[in-house]
Amino acid sequence: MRPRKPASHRATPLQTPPFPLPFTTVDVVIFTVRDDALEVLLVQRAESPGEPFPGRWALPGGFVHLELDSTLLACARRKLKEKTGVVSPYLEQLGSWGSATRDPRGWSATHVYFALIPTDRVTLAGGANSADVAWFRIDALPRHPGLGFDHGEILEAALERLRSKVEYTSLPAFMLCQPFTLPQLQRCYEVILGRAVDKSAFRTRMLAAEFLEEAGFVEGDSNRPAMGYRLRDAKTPVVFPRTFSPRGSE
Amino acid sequence: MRPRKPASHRATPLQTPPFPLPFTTVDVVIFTVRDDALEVLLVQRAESPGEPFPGRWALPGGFVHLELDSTLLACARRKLKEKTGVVSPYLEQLGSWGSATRDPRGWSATHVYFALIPTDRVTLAGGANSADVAWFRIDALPRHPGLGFDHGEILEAALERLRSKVEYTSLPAFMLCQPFTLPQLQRCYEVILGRAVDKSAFRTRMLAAEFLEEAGFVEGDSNRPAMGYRLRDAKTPVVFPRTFSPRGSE
DNA sequence: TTAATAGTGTCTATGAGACAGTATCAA
DNA sequence: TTGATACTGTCTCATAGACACTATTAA
Repeated sequence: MRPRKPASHRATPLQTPPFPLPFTTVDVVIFTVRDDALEVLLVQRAESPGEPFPGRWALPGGFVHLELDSTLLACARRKLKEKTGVVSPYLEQLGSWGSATRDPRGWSATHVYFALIPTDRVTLAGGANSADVAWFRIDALPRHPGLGFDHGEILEAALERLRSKVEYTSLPAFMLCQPFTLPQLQRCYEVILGRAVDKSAFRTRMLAAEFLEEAGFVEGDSNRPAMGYRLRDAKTPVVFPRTFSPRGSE
Repeated sequence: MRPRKPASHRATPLQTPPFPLPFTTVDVVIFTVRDDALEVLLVQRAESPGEPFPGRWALPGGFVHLELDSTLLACARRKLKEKTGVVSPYLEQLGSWGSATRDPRGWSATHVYFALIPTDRVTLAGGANSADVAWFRIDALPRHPGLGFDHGEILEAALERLRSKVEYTSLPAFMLCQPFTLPQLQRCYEVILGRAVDKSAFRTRMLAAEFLEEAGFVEGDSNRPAMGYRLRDAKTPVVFPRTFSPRGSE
């Protein structure tokens, strides 16, 4: 937080700093579950000369706009809305990636967020600089030459974080349209985790966490109607109990 | 990742971008456990005019130096070494904070790392711009007027992350000098968590995780010598098993 | 009636908390 | 011998996986 200037001090706030600054961007990893598959939103980069990675697919994102964005989170929300129209989804910070070489234009640092949204609320919108916007199944991502920048690495980190947190939080509930049924929620867990989950244990666990409220019976994907549920809190995920927890608590 | 320029493209990489950039800094939250207390390293800011928050205590950190630092992580390691002399501790990214108002000098974004180090390896070093460097017990942090910038909030987030991960990882092992004994490690856990932990369960758990290797008996803090242990992997924490895990695995 | 899925009950093994008991050292 | 701490064993209980069972609907 200190400027690297040896002795001379200035009494007024810096306008143009006496040293070079890295580029600052925000990228968003947007996940959804659709047709029993985990999908991520990618944007195809413009073909214009001078643009890095022309024609390649990459995560949606862009430079922080000092006038438009009052915070990094606000910037992420803006990017998300521009691409999907979704206004207030589950949005969490993933981390930041910065180096001299990740962007051919120069030293750059990106602040990465990841968002979970239900598919149906989305209306994809191609922007001025994005030739195309599309959902990609995680198991069928574009190979050769892969994503632009270090976005392949970032997406891997996002996937790891998502799968890790799905093991002990209610995150998948943010990827379904409400009201949803417990079997639908369970399939959502199974799709992300890539393995089957026991029905009985799953139901016990979800209901015990008390983050759902009944919303009447719904005609689900089967003959027999199932109870529909809504989230008590549309923003905050529930953390299921962990190890080391004292017997009495929860 | 796209510059906000409407139609005119440039064939050469940007040197001076046509739009303002935020300041980019890296801060490090350095924790240790000493005398049965969790402590954090703070730096007193210079009193020079023009410096933000003069005389206030703050997290060690500073601007990213595009020539010195090839990556954000390298920058964090540099800050850490400058303040403590420690070269390769446990270092993990915590997150980033950025807004138009957090630094009076202008729009700024900081990338925050947190480090865990054993106290004895440290030789505190006051730098050119840091009047003083000191350890503060977490339960006795400077009040009135509190930390500079938004570092109070950042420290809270670091504490929350630390305490959360201590519940299910071997993180505290990185805060002890090797070889250490299991009772020492247990006290470390208890200090951070702020509650007692059952001895028998603790020992079973630690040894079952197989991240320690015996290093001969050590004269500990008591009459009877205890087995000393070293870390098999000095960098990677062990994650203890979680919920939702299939019976067979681990 | 059948098929299909929703939802429940029961058994069992694991693992952790609680706590008492044993081992080993200094003084 | 005493005291202090290192370490172990045993009991019990909560929970989750496994899986069989019942319930409710459409066709």
